[in-house]
Amino acid sequence: MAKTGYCEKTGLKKGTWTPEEDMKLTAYIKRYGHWNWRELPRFAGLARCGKSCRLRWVNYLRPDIKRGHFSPEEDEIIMKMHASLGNRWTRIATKLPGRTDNEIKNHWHTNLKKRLNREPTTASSNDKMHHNEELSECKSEGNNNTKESEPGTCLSDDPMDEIRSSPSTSQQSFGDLSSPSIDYSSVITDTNWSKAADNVASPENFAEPVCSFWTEPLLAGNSYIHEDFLETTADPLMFPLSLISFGDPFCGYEGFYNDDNFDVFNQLF
DNA sequence: AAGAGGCTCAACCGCGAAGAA
DNA sequence: GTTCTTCGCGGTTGAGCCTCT
Repeated sequence: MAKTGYCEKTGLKKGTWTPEEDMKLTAYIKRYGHWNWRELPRFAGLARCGKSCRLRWVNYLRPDIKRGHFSPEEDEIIMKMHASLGNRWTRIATKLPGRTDNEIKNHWHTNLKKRLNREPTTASSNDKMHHNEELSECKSEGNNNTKESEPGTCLSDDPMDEIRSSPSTSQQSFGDLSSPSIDYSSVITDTNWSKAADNVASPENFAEPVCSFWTEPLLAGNSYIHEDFLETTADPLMFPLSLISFGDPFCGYEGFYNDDNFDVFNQLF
C-alpha cells in the first residue's frame, strides 16, 4: 500500500501494523484510554499518525471486535439497514455489535451487493417499500430524533425491530460476542503486556513535554475511567490526569467500557 | 506446476462536521 | 464571522491470498 499522504509527509510510518505496534497501542489505550488521537502515538511510542492509530484500534484491536464469517442473520440485518439507510456503515454497525463499519462495508461490497444484483426484483422492491414506510413513519411520529431530520435517517424506524421480532431470527449470533476469533491472550501475555505498558509514554519516547495538556480540567464522572486506574494505575509523570477528557469513550462503545465490563476487558489481556 | 485473474480486507485518503480559539 | 484543530465517515486502494485454467 504505497500511498503518499500526510503521515508520510511527516515521516511517520504507514502500512501494515506489526504485532509490536499493536501491543504498544493496545497497552497504552488499555492503560490511559484515547484522550487525543493526534498526540496519542507520541505518548504510546508509535511512529504512526493518530488517524492510523484510531483506525487500527477501532477496526482491529478493540477487545469487543467480533471476527469471522457473517451469519445469515447478520447479512439480513445489513441488507435491511442498507435498504433504509444507504451507505451509512457506522449507523449499520451500531446494530451489529462487534462488527466494524469497515468490515460491514467490505462485506457489502464483496458479497451482499452481488447478491442484491442477483436478486434485483425482490430486494429492490422490498428496499423501496421499506424506505417509504420509514419516511412516512418519520413524518407521522413527529420524529423523536429531532437531530436526525434528513431523509432516510429516522432512527425510530429501526429495521432491527423487524429482525428481532422475526421468529426465524436467532439471537445466537449476538450472544456469541465473547468469542472473538482473535485470541489476544496468545499475542499479549501478562509478561509482554506489562513490558509494553511500561514502555509506553516513557519520557524518552517524546522529546518535549506537551505542556498545554497539563492545564486542562479533569472531567469527572466519566464511566470509562475506572477507579483503579485513577487510584493506582495512572502515573501523573507518565500520563497527566488532566488529559482524561474522553468526549466519546471508546468511539461510542460506552456500554462496553463501564465498571461492569471493565473486568471482562481486563481478562482479555 | 505455474501464471492469470478474481477476491478479500486492512489501511489510506479526502472531505465534512463540530468545537475551540 | 473566521480560522484552526480534531475527529469520524465513506470511498478507494493494493498486497496477499485463493481459484481457475
